[in-house]
Amino acid sequence: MPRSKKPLRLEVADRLHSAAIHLLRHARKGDVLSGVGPARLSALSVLVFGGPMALGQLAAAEQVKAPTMSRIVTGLKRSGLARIETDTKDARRIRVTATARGARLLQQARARRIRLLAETLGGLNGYEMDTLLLATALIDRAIRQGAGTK
Amino acid sequence: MPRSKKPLRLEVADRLHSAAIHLLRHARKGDVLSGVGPARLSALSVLVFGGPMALGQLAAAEQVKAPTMSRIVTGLKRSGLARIETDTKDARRIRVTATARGARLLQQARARRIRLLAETLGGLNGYEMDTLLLATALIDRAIRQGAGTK
DNA sequence: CTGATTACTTAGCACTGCTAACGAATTATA
DNA sequence: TATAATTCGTTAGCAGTGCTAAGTAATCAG
Repeated sequence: MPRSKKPLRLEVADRLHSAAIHLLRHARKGDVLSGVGPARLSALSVLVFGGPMALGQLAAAEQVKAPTMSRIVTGLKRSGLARIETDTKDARRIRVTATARGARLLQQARARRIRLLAETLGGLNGYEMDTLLLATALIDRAIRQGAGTK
Repeated sequence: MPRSKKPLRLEVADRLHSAAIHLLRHARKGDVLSGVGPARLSALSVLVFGGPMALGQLAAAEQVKAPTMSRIVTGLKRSGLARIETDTKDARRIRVTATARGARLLQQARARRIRLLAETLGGLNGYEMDTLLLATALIDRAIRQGAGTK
């Protein structure tokens, strides 16, 4: 006997959606202090941890369209958080790289977020933290798989 | 022995943040079909399940400032998804109510989201679904508690 | 060389968040 | 009671983020 009540996908979908919305609204309070919007922060994170890449790649990683990423990258460049070079092999492509300043700012944003979450998630024990970590892995995996389905 | 490696809050914070961003970007693909934006859909959900309430209440529930909620409600009203009446006790207050059409649209959006998630979360087993459900509960609880900290 | 494809940008729209400033109604106080 | 302070909501204006459509430049296929 697996469990008393099978959690309906509808239920999970709804709650997950709602929780994500409210979590981000909450996290924004900390992120705005960096002066960088969430989309830029997220793209910068991909650059810092994933290394330099083309705009199209970055757009795919962030699940947004090219024009959207084009504007995000423009913003990062204008703020001195990323640098743009033209690809030596293919002149159509650009190579987006996080600057040292960008990497530094990202670390500060992370530090700020942890301080905010220290208050927010303060009441959770180790087991519960593990649960959250596992949940994020499940979400990421599901999305990556479902992403190809288009 | 609890676990081999204590999950750092920084780790949890980062991954949770990233997962939330990507989940919402993914869910948006389904929600746009309703022709209603995410903030309106979320507010509508609060109205449908929480019953009629004042604008300030709704703003607090959605963790948004009054002017933002004012515009969201205007949009819902213009789409015929919510109705506005003036409070009989206090003429400054307004009473926002989901219309039958609003409730219907919300249910359709939920149905659409489950279909999308059925593909996305399709590979997860019951235990994993339980984990996600538990995670949302933890997030909601943490945010509700942390919200008062302002 | 010509035409199709690919990569990115530009233009323009909609939605969503904010602060500042305002009006109207209520409550507190002199 | 009259006036001041507070509360509730709206309007105006800014910034950020998502999209599609359309344009430019480079590459590839024939």
